[in-house]
Amino acid sequence: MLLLIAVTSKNEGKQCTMLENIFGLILKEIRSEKNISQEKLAEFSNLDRTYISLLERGLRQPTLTTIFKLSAALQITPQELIHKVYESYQHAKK
Amino acid sequence: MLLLIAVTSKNEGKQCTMLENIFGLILKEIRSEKNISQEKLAEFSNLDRTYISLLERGLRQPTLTTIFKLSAALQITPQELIHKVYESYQHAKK
DNA sequence: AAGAAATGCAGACTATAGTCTGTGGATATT
DNA sequence: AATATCCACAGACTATAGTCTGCATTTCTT
Repeated sequence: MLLLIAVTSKNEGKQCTMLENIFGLILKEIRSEKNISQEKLAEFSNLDRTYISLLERGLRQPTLTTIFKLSAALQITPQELIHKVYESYQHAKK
Repeated sequence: MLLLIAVTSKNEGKQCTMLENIFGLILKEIRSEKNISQEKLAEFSNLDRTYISLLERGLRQPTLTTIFKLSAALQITPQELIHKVYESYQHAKK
């Protein structure tokens, strides 16, 4: 399990939320465990490669459809993905 | 459990996806079970009342943040919410 | 060390999420 | 029946998700 560092990054004055960061970290973690590149994940999920990068860096957050696409590509259920995010989020809120 | 009818509704030529519809139906179901109005749900989740309506009719889909807000307001975990959506989605795909 | 692969980044763009206002129809309450 | 509550709907708007291109930097492989 990742050591969570609550990093706040800046994007043109827009402050990323903790949730977006956590989602990104979890996404990157799972992708790495599956040993696939962002490019492969993008291909499998039918999303743009650079968007995967944006997600992992917490600069974007996914919609429902994107969550379903990503989890399918990672071969986990969307609830598993969200559960991991939720757990980290609850932990980080303490 | 709702009897799922795969209804495709139109919005200015934009076709709603099955997933958006299913999310909307599940959201409405849970809200009704909790016996609260759209207005109350909107208030508890800090979202716009008309947007709750749009979601329930499948005319919009939520982002991650919105999923977390809604589930908190409904007093369920986000993974529980997504799980229900996933189950219905898998069922409807057959 | 060189080359290939992977990823970050900026900029511009399209598509759509989310808000707000006003109005009217449907349903519930009195 | 009258009134209150609930919700759909249209229209306009702001904010942001997601795409695409080009290029730089980093990481990995040989």
